[in-house]
Amino acid sequence: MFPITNTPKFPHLRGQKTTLLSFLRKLLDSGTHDNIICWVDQSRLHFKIVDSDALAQLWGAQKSRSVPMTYEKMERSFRDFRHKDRTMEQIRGSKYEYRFLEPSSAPVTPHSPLLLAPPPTITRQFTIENILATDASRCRFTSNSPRGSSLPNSPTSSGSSSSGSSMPGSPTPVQLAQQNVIRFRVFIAQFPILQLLPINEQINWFFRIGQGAGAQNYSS
DNA sequence: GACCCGGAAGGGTC
DNA sequence: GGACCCTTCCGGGT
Repeated sequence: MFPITNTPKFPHLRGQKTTLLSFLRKLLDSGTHDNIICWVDQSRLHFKIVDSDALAQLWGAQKSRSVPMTYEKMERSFRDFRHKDRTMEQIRGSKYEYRFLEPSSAPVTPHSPLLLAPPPTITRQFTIENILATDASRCRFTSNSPRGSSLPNSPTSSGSSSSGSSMPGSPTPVQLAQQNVIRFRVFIAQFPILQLLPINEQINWFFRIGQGAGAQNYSS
């Protein structure tokens, strides 16, 4: 899904396979999974894992593992990143908050190997990024309870959950967006092959095929 | 006992 | 075959 574009440390991996670090960076930079992982302070490369289980599931899906990935196993890699590779550090006192330690990444520049993903979108097209963008602000202000994710983890619970502010009657645009995100995740889980496509293509297929699942295209 | 940590071995990919 | 990046298991410490 997210091929490495460049990395001086592992040049042989360039454009070939996704490492866990680049996977995390792509998730963060794309902003498409702010309900799972999000920036706390992007300028300091400080990020927060909102839904550890969902993140592990995403990573497992990324690697197409038959055995389900767990956060515990993924965290084992994090420990190596922190202590052996020194590519990230844990924020003291916060189990789910980390910071990337890239020597050349103090300022976020396009030259940084893992920062080649496009910056947050400026043009507001109808993409899963923009759907989630309406939900992104919550991430910045969540408490220290990562499990308090605003979205249900289980795809089977789609559609029945609200954003926390109980709103009787018709769903708000934010709630619709959340429902679409859930449906998108379920859809992608059903068609893992689509994960090989760029995110915009995944979304195209989602609204092309996923209409039957109740996806609601409400641009603007 | 739960949680965190790190060592070690092994698998997959190039 | 070797290097790299995990993945998995397990034992030790708190």
